[in-house]
Amino acid sequence: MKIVTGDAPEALHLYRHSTAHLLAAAVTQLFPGTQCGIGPATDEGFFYDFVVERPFVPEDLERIEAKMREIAQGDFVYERQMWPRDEALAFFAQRGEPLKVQLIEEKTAGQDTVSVYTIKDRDLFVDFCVGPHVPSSGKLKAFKLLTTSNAYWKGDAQGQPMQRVSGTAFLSDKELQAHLTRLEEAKKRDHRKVGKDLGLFTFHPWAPGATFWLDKGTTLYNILANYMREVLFPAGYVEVKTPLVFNKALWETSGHWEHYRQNMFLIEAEGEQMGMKAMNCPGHMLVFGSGVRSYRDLPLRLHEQTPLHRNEASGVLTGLTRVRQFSQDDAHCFVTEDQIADEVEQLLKLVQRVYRDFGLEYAAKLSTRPAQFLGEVATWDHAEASLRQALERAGQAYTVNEGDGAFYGPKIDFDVTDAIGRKWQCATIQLDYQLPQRFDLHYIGADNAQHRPVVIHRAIFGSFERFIALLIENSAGAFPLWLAPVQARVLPIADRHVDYAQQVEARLAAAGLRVELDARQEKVNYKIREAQLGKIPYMLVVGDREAAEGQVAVRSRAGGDLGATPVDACIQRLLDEVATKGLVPVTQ
RNA sequence: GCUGGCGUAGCUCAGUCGGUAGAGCAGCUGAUUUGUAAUCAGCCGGUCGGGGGUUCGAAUCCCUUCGCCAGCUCCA
Repeated sequence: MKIVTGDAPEALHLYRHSTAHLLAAAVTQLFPGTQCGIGPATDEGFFYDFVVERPFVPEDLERIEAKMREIAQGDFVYERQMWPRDEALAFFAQRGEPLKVQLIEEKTAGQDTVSVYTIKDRDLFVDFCVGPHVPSSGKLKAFKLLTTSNAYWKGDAQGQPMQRVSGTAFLSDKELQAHLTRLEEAKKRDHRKVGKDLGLFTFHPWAPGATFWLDKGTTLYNILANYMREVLFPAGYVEVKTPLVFNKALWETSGHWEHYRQNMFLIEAEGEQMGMKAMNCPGHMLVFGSGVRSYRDLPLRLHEQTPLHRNEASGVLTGLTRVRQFSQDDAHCFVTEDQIADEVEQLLKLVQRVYRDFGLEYAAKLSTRPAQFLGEVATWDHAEASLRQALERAGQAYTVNEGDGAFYGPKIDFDVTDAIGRKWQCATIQLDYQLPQRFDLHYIGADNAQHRPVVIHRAIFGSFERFIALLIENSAGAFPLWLAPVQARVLPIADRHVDYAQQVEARLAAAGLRVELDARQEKVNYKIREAQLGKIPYMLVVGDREAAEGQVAVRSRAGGDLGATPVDACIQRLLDEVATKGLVPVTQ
């Protein structure tokens, strides 16, 4: 037995796990006949899945939480007991807990005894569990139930539907309150809210999952699109545009007709089945095959930003992070086997550079050969070794997801975290040996013979939509100057200053800055407030003094009143900040 | 797609037991000419998401449908 103290790293996990047991105890007390599934601790808290007669409603949460507090206050002993396996199986079977019986059968095959945890001996709750747990329920104080939702037994959508109750718990009430406050703060940074408030984009019920980019959002989007071109062209990429709608024959060749059709928008035209493209790769295979390719042409890097459509299930659509129409900063690099490691290393460095420019944190993970795979084991081993080598050389920290690769090749994915802690895959680097084969692609080698290229599917932003969502949530809409849709707003104090303000506006615009004029008859306080709420980086106040001196009074969103400066100096300052991408922490 | 919740003016929201739909902000008009986070007044604005039903009468109750939100499954 080991004593885990409050400052041990596993303490929080233990505490949450024990709170999950407390939750299950409360639910089984309040709703007799409830079957328990599993109830683990998570990164953010804990949950427990139940089979209940009717789904939980929000009012149930209050009752359950009240019951949990009651049991906690009773300070009942959590005790680990080793039961003979037969006895445990009989116990849970008799209790009407077939899911627990199933778990015990699966997880303790060949054992004589199984570990169970009780609360107040068998009076309140018994769970099949190895623990560890708190010594008694009185230790549990700082917890809160947050949501109920639907889940499936063992995550199988065809399987037993269950009700999941989720909550969070901390070692102290102070930490719990801090966490709840963080969640509230995160709501204010939600890209759906910020995007609406700042006039970046909108949606309409007649095009669910498809973004209407408003003018300011389009500006931002175009900055990203052009930024990516500026990054990729020097790295040897060329840009192409391929069709949005293809004959079924293409999708049959690529294999998507068989495996992905249910997620595609299908169209019929003159008796022919057509499919809107859900990815660019098949089209790029045709581009590669459109001419004779020499080994001297490799790597051939085809970049494309045109829109894709995926008919995602309605229930998964979420703001900009999960949509039906989106564009990737997609590219396919056609390489020889020997070029894989170098190409991936170059890619990793591009990813690092881009995420640094945008000030986003990410986590890389390498996914290796899955159980179901195509091709030779030796090829896979070489590919995985190439990826590891590239990761090492690029100095990229990563974790490994064994067996999580695509059936056609291993991959490296990059996750970025949103305002409420959800992780979204953005950048991805995927090796593919299959598609070039399906399209019978080849290049002429130095030996004058035909060889099969390897293709690397890769995206750095991932999709513009998702990337912008994460950019918004990480900056709260207070974009650095180079990304701000409106970089400066000129604020004349009175009508007599409007002429001068227009001159200032024109000079900034001529210098290539995105500038607006607020010539309304409002007090300057009011104009500043609106510009500030609009997250505009610079406010240029002009009144009698500035007009007389050829100056502007500069106010920065982050730093407040910076004093008067000549217009040219102001322009230069802004241009410098744009050029350096303001690589300082983004503040509000 | 599944389970639950939600849908009232451009935005944020109120609307009791079923009894003639409200506020603030925004917008418009007028006054005000303003120096670093909200000047004042007036006015305009809603088939209460859509459709159907119950009722003398529905924002309110029921059915259905669409959308949104949380989670699940699936994915960039």
